[in-house]
Amino acid sequence: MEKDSFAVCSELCVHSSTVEHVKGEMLAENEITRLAETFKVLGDPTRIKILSALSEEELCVCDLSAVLDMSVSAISHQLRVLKGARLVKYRREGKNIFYSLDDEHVISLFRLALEHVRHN
Amino acid sequence: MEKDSFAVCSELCVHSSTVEHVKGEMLAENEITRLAETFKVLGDPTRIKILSALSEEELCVCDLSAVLDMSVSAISHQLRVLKGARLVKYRREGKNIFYSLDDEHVISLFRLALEHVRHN
DNA sequence: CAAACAATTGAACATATAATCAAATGATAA
DNA sequence: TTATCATTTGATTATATGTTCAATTGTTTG
Repeated sequence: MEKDSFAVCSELCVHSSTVEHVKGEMLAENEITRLAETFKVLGDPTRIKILSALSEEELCVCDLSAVLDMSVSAISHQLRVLKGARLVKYRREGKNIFYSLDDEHVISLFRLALEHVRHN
Repeated sequence: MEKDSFAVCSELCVHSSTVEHVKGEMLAENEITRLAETFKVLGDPTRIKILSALSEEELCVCDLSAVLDMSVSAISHQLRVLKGARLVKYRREGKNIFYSLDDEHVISLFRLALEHVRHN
C-alpha cells in the first residue's frame, strides 16, 4: 500500500499527489515576490549596518556616513533602497535629513535571523 | 543647552557624541556579515518557493522541479545555496534525494516578513 | 555489466547590484 | 544673492547572481 510514500517518480518524474498537494499550499505568487524583495533588501551588509544604527536612534545622513565609515553618496544610495522597501522613513530638519526605522518588525527579523546564524 | 540635539554637523560633518554612542551599540562585524548572508539567501523568489514548498513536506528534487515548474538543474543549484546557508538538509532514499527544512526559524521569518509587506 | 533514472556540476551568458565620482538640488546663513 | 553645507542623483565600472545547457556522478534494475 501507499505506493506514494515511495520515491517512485513515475512517467513525468514526479510524485503527482504530493506535487498537487504542495502546489495547493504554496504562498501566493505576489506574496513570494514581495517576501523575496524584502529579504533581498536586508541581504546587504551596508544596509544591515544602517538599520542596526537606526535601531539605536534617529540619524542624519552624514552621521550614518561617519558611523559606517563610508561615503555620504554610498549611504544615500542605500537609504533610497531602504526607503523603497518602507524600512526607513525620514524627516527634514534644516539642512539635515534624519532617518529612522519605519517598521520595528526589522528588529524582530534581526533577532530571529541571529538565532539562526548563531545556532549553526 | 544640548547643542547635540541640533543637527550641527560640526567640522567633520558629524554629530560626534551621537556617532560614538551608536558605534558602540552596533552589531559586531561578523554578525552583520552572517545576517546579510542569510537574508541574501532568502532574497530570491525561487528559493522562497522552495522553502515554502518544503515547509509543507519533505520533497525530492524532481518533485520540487514539478511544483515550481522549473528545470531540475535550476532547482539543484538553488538547493546548493540553501544547503550552504543551513536552511535545508537532505537524505538519500534510493535514487531520490529528499530535502526538508533544516531550521524551523525560516517559517517564523516568513511570518514576520509577511507581516511587514502586508502592513505596507 | 549496461541501461535508465535522479541529481549534481561547471561553463557560459545575460542581468542585477554596490560603490565611486562628478554634477545637481535644497536649505540656510552671510 | 552668493556662498556653504547636506543630501540626492545619474553615469560608470567592477562584481555577483540565476538560469540554461551539456556533461558527469551516483543509484537501482534488467
